[in-house]
Amino acid sequence: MTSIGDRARDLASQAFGWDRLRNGQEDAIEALAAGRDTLCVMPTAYGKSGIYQIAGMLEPGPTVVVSPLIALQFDQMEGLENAPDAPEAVAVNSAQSRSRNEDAFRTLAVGESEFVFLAPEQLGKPEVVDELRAVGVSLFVVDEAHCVSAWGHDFRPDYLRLGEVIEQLGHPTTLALTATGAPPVRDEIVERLRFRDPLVLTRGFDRPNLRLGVTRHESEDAKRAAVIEQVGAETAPGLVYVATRRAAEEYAAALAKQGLRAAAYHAGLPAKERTRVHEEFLDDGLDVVAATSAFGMGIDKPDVRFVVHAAVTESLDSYYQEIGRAGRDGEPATVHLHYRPEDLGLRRFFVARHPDADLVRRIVDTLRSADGPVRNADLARTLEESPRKVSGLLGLLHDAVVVDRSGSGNTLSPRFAGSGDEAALRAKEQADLRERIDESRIEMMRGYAETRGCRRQYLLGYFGEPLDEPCGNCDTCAAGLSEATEAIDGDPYPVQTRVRHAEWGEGIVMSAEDDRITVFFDSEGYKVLARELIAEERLLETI
DNA sequence: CGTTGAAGAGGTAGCTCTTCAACGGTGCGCTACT
Repeated sequence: MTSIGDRARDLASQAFGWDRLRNGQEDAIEALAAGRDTLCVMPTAYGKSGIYQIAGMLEPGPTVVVSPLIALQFDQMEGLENAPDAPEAVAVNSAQSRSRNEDAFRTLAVGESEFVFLAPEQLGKPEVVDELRAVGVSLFVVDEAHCVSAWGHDFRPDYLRLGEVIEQLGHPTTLALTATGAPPVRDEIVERLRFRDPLVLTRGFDRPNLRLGVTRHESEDAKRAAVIEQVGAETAPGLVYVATRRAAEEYAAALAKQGLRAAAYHAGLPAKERTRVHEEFLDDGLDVVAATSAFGMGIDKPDVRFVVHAAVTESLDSYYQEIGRAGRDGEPATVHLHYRPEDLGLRRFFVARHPDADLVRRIVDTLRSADGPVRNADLARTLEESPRKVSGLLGLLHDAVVVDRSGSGNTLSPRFAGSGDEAALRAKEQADLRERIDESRIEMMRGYAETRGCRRQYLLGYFGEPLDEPCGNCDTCAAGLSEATEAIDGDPYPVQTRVRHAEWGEGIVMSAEDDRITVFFDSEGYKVLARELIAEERLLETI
């Protein structure tokens, strides 16, 4: 009898032409073959796609791959087509004709195709779930799984419904893949996708070839001048990340004026222009792209020599993802943040939430008087509101235990017997909770920008992968500011300890330094606590 | 929450200063019209 590992290695060489599998890939494939739900947090170049490609082929029955961008779906299909002997892959999305989508389900049903790629919005449609249930999905994959946490709460609520979809499909073995995610993000992915007996595999957050640095600026003008000066001096190609579409255009224009081959990229540009910039950057036709966060997913260019941020991101998770596009070839690359505390304000604006209380009351009234489950789209039509707004609120009301959701639609939760006003209050509390957590993530970003210690130690600590010594390859190390943190003997609050705070409730220790610890509280998000105060005031008890 | 730009105020020519409203990111899918 051949082991799973042997079969996996055979498939890797025959179907894909790979001469070996990495240990993280093998561990994941073996866990999946044993039916265990698995989350892989691994760097982009690690070969995450290989995990589901091989695991999918090991099991009879098709593999569903949820992918956030249609462009990414086509990239993945192309990758499979170019492999020596990989099975057929199809996609279901709005960029294809209806007949092509129908054909995709047909080939899955008769076993002509193994893989089907689609966005979470497709899985929001009961008829699509019915088709998939009929073909007997054996492996369910969520690619770029950080989107569950990053986008699910407002921007793309269908991400938060994937767990229900998985249940409707009879809970096939589920795999989530991402390159970024601090422990709370991982916990949320596992919880939202309703993993059973989850296995979480993380591999190497550290990217030692990236030279980390931060420059603080007083004025917006000084910051802009410094960004342009730095980019002019760095080795191309590289990226400048900005906070607004307008800034993307302005930086691109200013850099072009300096003689650089520069272009702007943001979601407001025509699709044709976006494709052109993307392709030209990959083909070495551009020195620098000034972009909003729209630029990135699916950009796998090995020789990006710098990623300069002209503004902070809303979390270190996003920051890590964006800087991760530098130096994938392993050669030295520059990663620099131009920081103004004022820039945190825009991020706060984006996380502020104000649920429409009147609409909440109307949703509750409508659901209460309905005969049975009401679908999102029907509810939006009845209430004459945008489907997006309604489904966003439904997500909030679901988390607030007011609404239950199933494949057939929304109903009032049996655990909720209150009035519309009560529901509005609960929605507000739920939104406030989310806002507190998001704001605490912004504060962690501030912490990175303002730390006087080693940047890499701060960054890796955030991702739960502490570095014992200062890295020697960041600005604070170079300036001789960072000092080795001494391991504390008998630390009462080591990393991963569950604690309770009188005011903030329960949380988990995320990182421990000699004078302070960082705790992620379930209802407050990240908090940094001074050890001295913890001891004096007896703030924390371990549980 | 902070930036930006237009409009108004002051005081008498084109300027500075103040005030205030508007605006700010990420993609899917669908529909109507070419």
